[in-house]
This record gives sequence, C-alpha cells and structure tokens, in this order.
Amino acid sequence: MEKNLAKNYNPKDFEERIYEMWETKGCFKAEVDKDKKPFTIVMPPPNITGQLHMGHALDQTLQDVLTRWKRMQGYSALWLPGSDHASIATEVKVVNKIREEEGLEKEDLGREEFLKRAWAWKEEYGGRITRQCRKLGDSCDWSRERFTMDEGCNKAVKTFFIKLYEKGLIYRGNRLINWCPQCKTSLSDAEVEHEDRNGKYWYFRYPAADGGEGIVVATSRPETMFADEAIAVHPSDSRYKALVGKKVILPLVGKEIPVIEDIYPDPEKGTGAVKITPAHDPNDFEVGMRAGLERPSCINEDATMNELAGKYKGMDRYECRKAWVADLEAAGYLVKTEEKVIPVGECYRCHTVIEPMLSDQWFVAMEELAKPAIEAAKKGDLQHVPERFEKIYLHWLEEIRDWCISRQLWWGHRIPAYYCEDCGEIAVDYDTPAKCPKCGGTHFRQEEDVLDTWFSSALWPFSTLGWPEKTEDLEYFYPTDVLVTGYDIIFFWVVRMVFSGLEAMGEVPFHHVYVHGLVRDAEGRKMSKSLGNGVDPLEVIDKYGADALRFMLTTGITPGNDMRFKEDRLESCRNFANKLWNASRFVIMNLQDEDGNFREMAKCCKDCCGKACGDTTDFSNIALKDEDKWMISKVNEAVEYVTNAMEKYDLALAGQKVYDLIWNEYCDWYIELVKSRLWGEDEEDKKVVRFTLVMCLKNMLKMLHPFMPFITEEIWSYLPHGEEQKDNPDNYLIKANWPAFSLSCVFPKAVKTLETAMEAIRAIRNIRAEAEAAPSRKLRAVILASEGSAETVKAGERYIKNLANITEVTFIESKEQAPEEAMSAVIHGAEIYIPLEDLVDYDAEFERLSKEKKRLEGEVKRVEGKLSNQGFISKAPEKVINEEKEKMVKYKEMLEKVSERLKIVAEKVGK
RNA sequence: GGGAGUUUAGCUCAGCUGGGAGAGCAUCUGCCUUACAAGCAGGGGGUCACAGGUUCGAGCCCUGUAACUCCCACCA
Repeated sequence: MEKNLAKNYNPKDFEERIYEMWETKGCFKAEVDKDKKPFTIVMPPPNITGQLHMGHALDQTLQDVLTRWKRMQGYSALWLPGSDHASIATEVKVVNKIREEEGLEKEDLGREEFLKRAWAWKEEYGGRITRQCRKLGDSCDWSRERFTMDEGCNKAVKTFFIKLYEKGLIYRGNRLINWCPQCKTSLSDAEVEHEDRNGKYWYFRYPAADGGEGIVVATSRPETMFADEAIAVHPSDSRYKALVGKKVILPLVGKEIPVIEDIYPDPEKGTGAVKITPAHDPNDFEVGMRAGLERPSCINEDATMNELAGKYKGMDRYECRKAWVADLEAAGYLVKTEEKVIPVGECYRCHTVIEPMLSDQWFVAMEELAKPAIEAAKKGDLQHVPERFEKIYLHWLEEIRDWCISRQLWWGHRIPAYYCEDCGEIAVDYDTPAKCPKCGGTHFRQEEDVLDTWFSSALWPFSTLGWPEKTEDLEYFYPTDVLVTGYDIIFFWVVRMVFSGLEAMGEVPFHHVYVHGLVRDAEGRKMSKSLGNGVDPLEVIDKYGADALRFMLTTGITPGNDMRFKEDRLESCRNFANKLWNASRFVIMNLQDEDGNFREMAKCCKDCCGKACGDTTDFSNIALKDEDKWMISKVNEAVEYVTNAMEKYDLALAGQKVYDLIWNEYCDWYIELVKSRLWGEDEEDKKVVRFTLVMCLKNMLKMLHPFMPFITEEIWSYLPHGEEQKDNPDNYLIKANWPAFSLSCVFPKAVKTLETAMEAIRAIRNIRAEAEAAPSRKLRAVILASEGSAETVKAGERYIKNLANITEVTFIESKEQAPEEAMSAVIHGAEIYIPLEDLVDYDAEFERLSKEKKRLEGEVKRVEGKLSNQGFISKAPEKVINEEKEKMVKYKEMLEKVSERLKIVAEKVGK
C-alpha cells in the first residue's frame, strides 16, 4: 500500500470509496443514546419527480455541515432523509408519460391502473435523488429513509386528519376556491402565484329595467358577466342612490339583476359600481353571502363556458371574452376600454391563470391552529435565522385563511372520508366503516379526492420518527433542532409543520429555522428548466469534486441571501483542496523514513501516545520553538472563532477562517518556517517539528471536515494516530471529536516575535523586488532595533534568514554603523538595511519611503486628532484609548526613522 | 397597495455587538525555490449608492432619496 497521498489531488480517486466506507461502517447511523444529547435535522424531502439541482446541493450541504459538526461535538446526530410523493407534480409527469407512450388519458386507465403506473414510476425514478445525494457526501442515516406515502406516513396522515376532523378543524364546504383549469384541481392560496399582466378594463352599461340610463361598471373579466347576480355600490355613494333597490338589465342576456348597497365597493375605483359575480370572485362571493344572492357559475372546470353563456357555450373563456366584448360593442353597450395592468393568479405548477370557482372541497380551519404557531415564534421557541424571516412567517399566519386541502387528483393520500350511499352521511375513519352512524346503512363510497401534498409533508418532523406511535425515537429526537430550507418554501411547508407539530405533539417541530437563499446563475437569474441555465451538481462534482462544490456553496455567502454560481469560485475552492492535499503530502513525507514508517515524534507528557494526537493541549514537556508556538496559537484561536461562528450559523465565516488558517498561516508561513529544521541536523528538534506539523494539521482537518469531508477523511487516514483513536477504533475522521479551545495553547510572546519577523521578511522581500535582485541572490541584512524591541527582533533572526533568503544578519547599536550603500525599510521596532552595492536603486527607495512617510503622517495625524479630542479621552473606553496611545508611539517612532532615512536617500538621488 | 432585501476594488461577494476598509477572480512585476505553476513572492486598484442626523468616533445606528431584486395583496 502506498503510504503517502497520491502525487496529484484527484477527488475521483477517493470520494466514492470514502463514502462507501462511511456508509458500510454505519458512520451515519444515529442511535438513541441516553449518554449523548440528540441533534436532529429532518431533510426536506426532495420530490420523487426531480433531479438533484443546485438548490438541493446548497440545502443539503448546509445540513450536512451542521450534522457533521454536531456529530463531532459528541451529539447523537441524526439527519433523517426521505422523499416526497409530490402529488400534483408527479401526477402531471405520469399523465404525460402515459399520454406520450400509450396515447391514453388517465381516465382511460381508471384509478387503480393509473396508481399502478404511478408507483412503477416512483420505483424507477424515486431513488434517483437519494443516489445523487451520496455523491455530495450527505451523511444522513439512510437506514431511516422515508417516503411521504409509506406505511408509517400514511398512518400519520390518517390519524392527523381524523384528529382534526373530530375536533371540528377539518370540514367540507361549498366555497370559492382557486381552480387550475389545466391541472383540473383546486389549489391552496399558497399555490397561487401572483403576476401582473397587461390587460384591460371594459366599461359596460347595464341599462335600467325601467328604461333609464342604468349604470356603468368596469370589469377585466367580461366573460363572467353571465353569472352576474347584482350590481353593488357603496352606501355613501350619492351618485347611485336613486338606483339602489331598482333593477338593471344584463346587456344582451336580458336578465334583470338588482342594484344593492354593500361596503365592499370603493367609490374611488372604477365607476364606483361593481358587478357582483358570487361564483367567480372571492369578494363577490362575500357580498353575495351578505345579500343572500344566488351563486350560478358560467365557467366549466376546463375553462370553457357552460350553458349559462348561451351561444358562447363550449368556447374557451378567453375566446368567449373576445366574442362577447365584440358583440356588446356592436350592440352599443361598451362605453370605453382602458389599458391596465391586471394582477392575475397563476397555478404554481403550470402557470395557467387560476379561475376562482365555487366548489365542494375539504378545508382546515386555520384560526385556532395558527395561534400557537404565532405564539411559538413570539416566545422564541421557534427562531428564524436570519431573524427577518420571522416577520414573513408571522405575517402569513396572521393573515391566514382556511386551507383548502382536497385535490382532484389520484396520486396522493386519499381522503379518509366515506359517504353513506343511503343517507349521504359523512364518516371519517381509518377504513371503510362497518355501518353508517346515522342510518345504519352499510354501503359506502370513499371520497375521491386526495390531500394536498403539503398535508403529509407538514407531519414530516414527527411522522418520520414514528408518530402516531410513541416510539423511543420520537421521544429522543423530537423536537428536531434545526430546519434548513430556502425562503421560497416558508409558506408551503415551514408554517404548516409548525402548527401541525404543535397540534400533534404539543411542541414545536424544530427550534431553529435556518433560511437560505437561492442559487442563481452567473448573471443573477434564477436557475430554471425553461431558461436552460441550470448547472448540474453532478457535472460539477465530476469536474471539481464534491468538496470543492460544497465549500463553494457554504462560503462567501450571507445567510438568507441569494448567491450566484460562478465557475471561478469553484475553481478557487478546488485549488484550496489541492493546496491542502499537497501540504499534507509534504507533512507525511517528512514524517516517514525511507521505508514509509513513521519516525519518532516529540512526546508532550509522560503518558503521551507519541503520535501527536489532535487532542493534545499540554505542551509543557516539549521544546517548542517560537514558530511552533505561533502556529499552535493560531490553530487555537481559529478553533474558538470557528466554533462560535458555527453556533451562530455563520458557516461562511467559519469556512473562510479555516481556509485562511490552512493556506496563509500553515502553508505560506509555518511550513516554510520549519523546512530548515526538518532538513537540519538536530534530531530532537525534528521530533518537535513533526509533532507540531501533525498536531496542527489534525486540528485543521477536523475543522474543515464538515465542509470538505472527503479530502479531510482521506488525508486523515494517512496520518499517525494515537490516544485520540481510543474512542474511535476504526479511526475515522467523521467520528473524531471537535477540537476544544484552550487558553494554555496560546503563546502571546511567540506570536509577537513571529509577527515582527514576518514584518521584517515582507520588508526585505519588498526591497528585493524593488531592486530587482534575483530571488536566488543571497543578501545580507543589517538591523538596528529600537529600544525595547531588541529581544523580539533578535529572536526573529533565524526566520529572516530563511524566508528572506538572507545569509547573514548583523545587529547594530547605532545609526553610524549603518552601511553606506544600502536600501532600507522601517518596520515596527527596527530599521533594516540591505547592502546591495551594485543593485541599490535609490530612486525606487525614495519613492517607497515618500509613500510610507505620507502614510505614517496620515496615521499620526488621525491618532493625534483622536487623542487630543477631549470627547474621545473622556468618553471612549479605556481599552480603545490605550490602543490608540500605543499606535501613537509606534507610528511616531516609525515616522521619525522614515523621515531621517528619506533625507539621506533624497540627497543620494539629488532631490 | 403593503413589506423585505440589495447598493463596498474592474467582476462576484465578505465585513460579528459602531473604534486603523477585506477575500476570491481579474490585472501588473519577478520566479519551474527539492508539497503544490491548481503554485510562490511583490505591487496597483475603493469620497463603502446619495443627502441629512445621532456620536468623541459611522461601511455598520436613525431619517429621507434613488436604483435594482424579491415577497405578500380578493384580476372594478
């Protein structure tokens, strides 16, 4: 077996293998474990019709990051997966398939046969997404995978339905509902999308029955006139007072309808008079109720006109509109037309314009259910992240109307209601009742309609844990911790889960709702099938690896905001993985002897495992050098930062921090700093370096693991492990513990030394670039440390030599000792001279020093301004004042040195 | 009609409770330095949309304006 990582980072070599290993070893399995705290997320179940798209990838990666993090923190972390039968969406697909392949309509097959086809379809395509999720690295517990129409969910749906029915919260009624003529089903309010379309107002005259002028009303839907039952005006509207109580004639139709008073018409709008069509408009329906009007319909379920429309019968509603308007105009009833933007409701599935229709449907009475859901948010039992989404949630609940839950479809949960064939009584039960509770009859007909698909998803957080049974799982894992979803789904799902959970369980289904935005394309457009601008996550994974995609999706974003999908960010994430890969390969290479066996490492304590375990927090027995201490400090600070950020769901900040730590601190500085020691002679010191390299790498891998699980697990498997393996015999990173922050692992003095050295190194590199001295050219440095800084500066000598490619550093005591022909730089605490004889470029130095002087003058002025401001001195916190004072000293000192040097250089260049 | 979000470097975006403007990409210069050219080192580039206000101090808080995006709302 190869004992080090492959030469090139190629995610395809290991991502699949690692996932299989996790899965077969049961790493995702969550058990009821009384010694651990539970952490639960239920996955928003993807539709069985769908393919994995970027939205899923984002949603699931966020959940996976949280789950993996909590698992490492020692929780019994359950991420419960499943899929949704997606009643209407699936039915449409199956209907189309049958139509295309067999030329049949669903009615030709009949309900039973159609459902067989639908199930077959589910068997074939239903598992597609869940298979695709595995490519993303989702660490969900597949042994608990559920389906909204499986046996358990069916039972939950029936139980919940019956419970609500018995409480009187579900009722059947003849009401105005949203009807989609294309899908031929009713829809809930949430399923109607509003869009502004260009339309017209037509002003028609309804002549008075007694031969008078009558009244003019505006309408945007003239085809509904056939079902007009009245004209309404506001009681305060003096213009029409004389007509109230009289009758007007429906033009061409000849039917007489009354002019009535109602508070609904707004005298300011249109003509102030409104035609009332109770069966085709929700407001008119209300007016009709108050006035006791009839409610005839003139439009069929397929949006054609019915017999009420007379000669227009059978025409499509829009054809009829055209013909009808033309006829009215010809007959002189059209007073005027007006171009107008009309807001119309559309079906969220097929975007057909909704027709409000009067229909017998099942409803959930919302008022009583909404109250506790509102309360939960106000009390803080339910918290939205980011907070602003709570407003949206509350607004929806406060304005909520009864929920129409019946759908005229076949694919879904058939409503458990039975009509007695003898007396018509409705019985709601799990199965066909034995006999009618009212008349004793024994013949029943089950309700044909199925339930809104969201009725079953509303139960998801507890139906998947065993409800209505009182299972151990339910007891342990409910309420779940956080629900992760896009803001576009709050109304459909989040709201309904909350009130359903409160009703069924008496507890919120989750405490946090983490709301994320949409993934848009590079131009900021919504990814959609019709635009063809969707990016397939599987193709991305194929090209860049799952880790890169995950990191791209979770960093550089703000919670709740949309993100754009840019290929270059993906590339940079892949490059980051590559960087980590190579750094790790370097570390492993230096740990091993010629045979690939691990060399000895420093031991941190008497019982030390000697494998530089990531759990180490006591370094008192190790001869750490300053750069080791600096690196360890940085790792520890990052642990604290990342943990805090994760707790606030600031995944992007957490990920960014790990990125910087690995690339900047570890790769660019630490590894470079220790190379000379690794290749040196001091065997004992080498053990210290190996120890630090591995120990830090392990902790960084842990912090990165939730974001990039594959590469971190793969690298982890090549590292030596000791004590930390105790509770994790298989030694998988996925099961490793989250690093703990310890103050004893932060070394301020070493940090200061390194920071000073780094400043010096940058300054020298800068001079080198300016003087165009070849990087390979060896240089000498002369350093004059300022008072009080000598020790710190001198401690950095070794680093300066190594990383600035300096052969010899001379520390001088005074300016007089400075070399004649040299370029110089001023850093905090020292002046650096680089003798460059042939290459000295005083023009360049003059320019740089002038710029530096200007900058420092600016800083001094700013700080001086602050410190001389009485208000600042008396009101600012002491800590801030002290910081400013320190800056003052520092900048003044640097400015002084820069000015002196500038004078000398100015002379040399003759300025 | 109501509400929300956004406006920061050429592009895409970070910037936590107010206290010296950041990243990635792009660009310029120099480097194949024995982990990495998917890389290294260095540089340039921003009146933080605009106008007021609060404050010792504002990218951040308040008010207003503009532009863009989105959500909600019973289509006279």
